[in-house]
Amino acid sequence: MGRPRTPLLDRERITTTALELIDECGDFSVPRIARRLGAQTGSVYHHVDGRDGIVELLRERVCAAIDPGTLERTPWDAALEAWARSYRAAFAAHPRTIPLLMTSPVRAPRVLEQYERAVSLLLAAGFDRAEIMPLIIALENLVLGSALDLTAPEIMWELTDHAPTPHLAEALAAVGEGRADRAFELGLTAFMNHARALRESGYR
Amino acid sequence: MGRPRTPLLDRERITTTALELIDECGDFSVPRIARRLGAQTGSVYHHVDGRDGIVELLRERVCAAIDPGTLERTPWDAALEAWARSYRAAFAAHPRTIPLLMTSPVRAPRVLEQYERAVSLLLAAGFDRAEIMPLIIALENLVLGSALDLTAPEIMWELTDHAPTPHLAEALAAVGEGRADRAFELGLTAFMNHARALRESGYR
DNA sequence: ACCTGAACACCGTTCAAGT
DNA sequence: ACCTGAACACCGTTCAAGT
Repeated sequence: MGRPRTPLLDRERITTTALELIDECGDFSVPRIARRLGAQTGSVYHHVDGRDGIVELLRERVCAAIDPGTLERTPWDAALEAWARSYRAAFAAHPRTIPLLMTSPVRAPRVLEQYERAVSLLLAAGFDRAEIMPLIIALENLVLGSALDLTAPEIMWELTDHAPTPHLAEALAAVGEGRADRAFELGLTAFMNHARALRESGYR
Repeated sequence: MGRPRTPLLDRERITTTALELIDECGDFSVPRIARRLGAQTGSVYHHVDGRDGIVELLRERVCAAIDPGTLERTPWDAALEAWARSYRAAFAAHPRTIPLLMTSPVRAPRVLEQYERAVSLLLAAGFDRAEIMPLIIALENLVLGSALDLTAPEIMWELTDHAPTPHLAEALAAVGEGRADRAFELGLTAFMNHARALRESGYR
């Protein structure tokens, strides 16, 4: 009992285990993290600021895969599009984290930094101050929404004979695999075209 | 004890109470619903198919506010845009239901019917079968994503002095109230323009 | 410093028993 | 038919106590 010679727990291992549990089961719990790491539930609280603290660590972990270099590219629209793709790829690797992250505010400094850079990019590109957040929020909705679609390959709509939906069934069959990817590409194209048009009109 | 002369519980009251709890606290629990209705926790299970059943009732309740008549309008793009606005208004009234609904498949027949109609509309408008679901999914992401933004007025990003983000703070201040509404309008305009362009190019 | 072990209030779910 | 009351396995969180 008491303290082991080599620590059982640390923030790194706790985050990794939480992410594993989410990828496998869609959720995590403090007791299950502790069990996987061979420790008691209470011990986790010595390393982490409760369940919410773990959620914020997860945000940092997943967002660490976003390539910050994308935002340095030129021109601005190439940078924004590359950022969106990198952003989406990061969450596509762990789509089931999204519902967990969407209900709590972004605190993680490294993630806030990314937004800061994105805002700076659009300011430098000449966008009006008041339209920058709507742009970033719309892009973020697109990215996270379409990444979330990756979680339930074909089970977003549970078609039954009880409610006949022939056209819906047909449309689902016609798009097949990669439904979520196509929705992302479509949304991204629409967004980028509109962003470019917005900027042009602002120069008039 | 035993059975009261006038029933304490029914699906309607259970759904209403769950929705009240979500609007107030962001979540619901079976015991809390029971307590508000003056019944025991176990009694709820005689009317409803567990917690998941309540979630599906919530989906039906919130979606009932979507005007199905919008999809009958002409031309097709006016119908789709009106549907999107009605869809968003329904969820804007109860934005905190969104995280709850996003992780479970749509089973409610009345909701499936809405999708069936939307697919039919786009088929009739001449869209290719394979691009209809991407269109609907992209629109849905836009609607739900921007409705979810309504939950946390200004607390989506928790800016601290620890991580200085002057441009982000400036952009947030510049957009002010109605941030989520602006992101929706921007996204919707982008989406509708792209949908029209897609259809035109398909006719070539 | 790091962990245990027990406690607390809270979940979702089931089910015999009552009227 | 409708509800109670008790049970079960599971949460998140705290904290004295141990080494």
